[in-house]
Amino acid sequence: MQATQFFKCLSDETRLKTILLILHEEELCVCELTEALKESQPKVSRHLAQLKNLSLLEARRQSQWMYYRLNRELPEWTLSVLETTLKAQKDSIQQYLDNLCCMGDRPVRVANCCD
Amino acid sequence: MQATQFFKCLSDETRLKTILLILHEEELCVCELTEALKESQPKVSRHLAQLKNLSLLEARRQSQWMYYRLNRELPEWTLSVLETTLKAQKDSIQQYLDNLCCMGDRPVRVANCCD
DNA sequence: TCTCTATATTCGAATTTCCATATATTGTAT
DNA sequence: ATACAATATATGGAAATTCGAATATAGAGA
Repeated sequence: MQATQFFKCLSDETRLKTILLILHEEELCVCELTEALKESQPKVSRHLAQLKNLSLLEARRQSQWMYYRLNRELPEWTLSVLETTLKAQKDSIQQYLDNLCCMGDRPVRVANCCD
Repeated sequence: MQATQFFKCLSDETRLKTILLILHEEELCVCELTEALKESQPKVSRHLAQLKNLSLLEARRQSQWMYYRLNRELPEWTLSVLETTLKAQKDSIQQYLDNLCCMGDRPVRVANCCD
């Protein structure tokens, strides 16, 4: 992946929040992201597809849910950029993490709330 | 500056190269960048103006030359991202550094070639 | 099978980005 | 003042991006 493509992924609010939330939570499904971000399902799904096509994310299906996580083969430097960004943006994504916490009926697999 | 805006700056080839070259060389003028990147002067100038408007770069005039450098008040995390990127992209910008080296008639102020 | 839920995709419109070309501005030197 | 060099800006159009709305698909369970 080209560096410019990588940065383009991070240049959209929805995508950046999505990536940072996934980085923080390790793995999230579409409905969790939809709820956390308070965005429409097609919008979230479209951006996820884009991030997957560019190999930023990988996906697995578990019954009816699609779980997305960072591609485990991401180059070291991109991971480093993401982690630096997460640290710097922690405050501004906190509200979305809160939305996640308050979400009822989360698919069972999920990690403990507010860990 | 918003994180997404910052990343949008890095999502265009011309702008990314420009920023990395400036980070590497500390300070460059428009004609040096035009020569290093082999791009048209208006194109380079337009992107520089954009980067300056968003406070990524600062500029000073020295007689007829405009010198651009990183804004010295950039937040720590953005600097960190830029440096990580420069390290990872060193190979791909080497050719532009070479162009700089070969350039005749560089404005006098410039640092030593290939330092 | 049918239904429900979760997710993905398509389509068209609005917006934004990017560029080439032409032109304007600014500073230096004569 | 005039000319030239360096830089900046304006214009118009092509291409890319983004979105909402509608629709399609896939899996679970009755």
